[in-house]
Amino acid sequence: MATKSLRDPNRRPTHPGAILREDVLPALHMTQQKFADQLGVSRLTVSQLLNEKRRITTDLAMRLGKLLGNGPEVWLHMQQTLDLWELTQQGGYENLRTLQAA
Amino acid sequence: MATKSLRDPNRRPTHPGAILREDVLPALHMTQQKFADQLGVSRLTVSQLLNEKRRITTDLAMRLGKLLGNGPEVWLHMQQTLDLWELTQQGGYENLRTLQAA
DNA sequence: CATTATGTAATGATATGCATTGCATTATGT
DNA sequence: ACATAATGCAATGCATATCATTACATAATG
Repeated sequence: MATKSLRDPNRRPTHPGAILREDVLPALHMTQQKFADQLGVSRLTVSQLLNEKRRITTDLAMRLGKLLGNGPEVWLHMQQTLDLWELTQQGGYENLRTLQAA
Repeated sequence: MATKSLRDPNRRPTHPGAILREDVLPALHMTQQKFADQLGVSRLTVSQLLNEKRRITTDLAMRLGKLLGNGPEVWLHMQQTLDLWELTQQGGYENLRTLQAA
């Protein structure tokens, strides 16, 4: 029996909020309210983000990237990976045939 | 005098529509209507995309990626680069200070 | 010159993001 | 145990974006 590959393409990609919830916020010892204030968004936005009820927008990525110092791309890319996975799951692109001359 | 760097960070990143307009569609010898049909979107959507009046959505990236055979990531990434550049230009993130404990 | 292709405006349906408010539930600390 | 703080979440309102459809004017093509 083979070892599990590092990345299972069938597995739902990690939501950016999970990183914030499990790694970032605990390391900061900061309440959601305080974190929201620092980010410049409402507490609701942070709460929903942490509970994976809200996507990372370009604006949020900018804020997180600047506040945490690692740039917006990481957050945006995580969200994009998740978005693409979800669209692939829900299908609807079966009629699209790949062009040959491309 | 130094040679221009390959990527000028001050320059507006290329809109994905420019690639479609200048490279893809000409190579395909295909009208916008036909291209729209193949993509499964309206002619208006294609026209506005080519004229850089419309963003690449995740859905559009999926369609382009499948139709052209190079996957959705390239298109999405181009769009995100442009989005981040535009947000940076318009500012509004000056109050965000980078946390130290991060 | 007739036809086709393209740009663009207007409209309506649908979806998303966000702030605010309010309230119930769950920690926390004294 | 109790008072306070923190969190989850629903509801509302506003602004914005996507997309299809329709219509029309201009440009390109054969």
